[in-house]
Amino acid sequence: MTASPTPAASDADWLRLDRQICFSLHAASRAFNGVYRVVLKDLGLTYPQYLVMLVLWEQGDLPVKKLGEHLRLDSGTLSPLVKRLEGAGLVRRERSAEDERSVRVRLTDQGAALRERALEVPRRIAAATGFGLEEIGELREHLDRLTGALDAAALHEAQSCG
Amino acid sequence: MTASPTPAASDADWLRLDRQICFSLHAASRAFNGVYRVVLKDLGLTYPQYLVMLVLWEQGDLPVKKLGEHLRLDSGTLSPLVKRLEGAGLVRRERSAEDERSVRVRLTDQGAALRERALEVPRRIAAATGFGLEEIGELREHLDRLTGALDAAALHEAQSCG
DNA sequence: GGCCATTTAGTTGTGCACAACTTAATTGTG
DNA sequence: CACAATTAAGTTGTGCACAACTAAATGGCC
Repeated sequence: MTASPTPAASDADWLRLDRQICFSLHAASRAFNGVYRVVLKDLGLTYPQYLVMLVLWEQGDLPVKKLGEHLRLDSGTLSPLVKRLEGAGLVRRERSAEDERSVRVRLTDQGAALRERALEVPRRIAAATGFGLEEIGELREHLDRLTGALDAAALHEAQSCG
Repeated sequence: MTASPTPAASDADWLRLDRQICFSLHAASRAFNGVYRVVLKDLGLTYPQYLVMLVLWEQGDLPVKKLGEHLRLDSGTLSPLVKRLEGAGLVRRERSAEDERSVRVRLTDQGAALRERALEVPRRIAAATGFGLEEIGELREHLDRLTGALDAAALHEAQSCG
C-alpha cells in the first residue's frame, strides 16, 4: 500500500527491495531452524540431522551419495554429520561389498524407533505456526519454483561468467 | 496434482509433508545463498556480509546492537563478521564516547564506495531468477508471515515448555 | 558513595555449508 | 594387463548461527 511498486524502480529502490527479500528468506530460514531446534531437542537431533533421518525413514538405508542427492548436500557436509548420527547410535555406516568406495548408511533399531517419537514433530510445528495444509503446500510450491529458478541461474552464471 | 492433500492426513503423511516443506525452505535458502555467492564474489563479500553492508548503506553507521536488531543477529555472529569487514577495509569500529559499552560500525570511504558496485547486484539476481517485482513482493510477504508465525511460536514454545 | 542488576561487546565451543583437496576403488581404453 | 579418467567418501580450512559464557560500562537504589 504505502510503497507502490512502480514499473520503473531506481537502482536504490532495487537495492532496498533486495535487502528485503534477502533478509526475508534468510530470516525465515533461521526462524524455521529456531522452532525446529526447540522441538527437536527432545529427540537429540539438529535440524539437518532431522532432515537426514527423514530421508532414511522414508527411503530406507542409502549410500552417502544418494543421501546427498536427496538433500543436495555434499560429502563435506554429510560425512561428519552422519558420523555424529553414528556416534548417537542412530545409524551405522557400512562399506558396500560390491563397491568399496560406497558407504551405506543404515538405521539402527534405535534410529528406526526414533521415528515413532518424530511423528509428533510436524504437528507441533504446524500447530505452532498456525499454517494449514493448503498454505504449507502453497509456500512449498513457491519456494520450489524459486529454488528451481535459482539453480538454473547458478548454472547459467557458472557457464557465462567463467 | 498427483498427491492430493486429504483433509485427514495420517502421521506418516504429515512426516512426508514435513520433509517436503523443511527441505524446500532449506534448499531455497541455500540456493539463494549460492547465487549470491557467485554474484558477490566480485565485491569480495559473503552473503551475510552483504546484508550488513546493505543495512549500513541504508541506515548509516550504527552500533553493533542496532545492526543486530535490524538483522536479527547477535554479537556472537556479528562481532567476528564485522571484524572481517574491518579487515577488508570496508568499515571501522569505534567505541562510542557517550557509552563506552557501545561500538559504532562506520563505513569507510571504500565501504561507502562499494555501494556503487553493489547497485547492479539486485538486477543480476532478479534477472537470474526471472522473478518480477510483484512476484518477489509476494514471496517476501509470504516469508515474512511465516517468520512472524515462527517467531511467535518460538516464544510460545519457550514459555510453555520450560 | 557503594552496590547490584542490566546492557553491550566479545569469546568459546559445537555444528552446518561449501570450496578445494586427498585417498582409494572402479571403469574405460588401448 | 596397464594406465588414465572418473567416482565415492573423507579431510581441511573458512565463514556463519547460536548457546553459554566473560568483561566492562552503565544505571538505579539505598
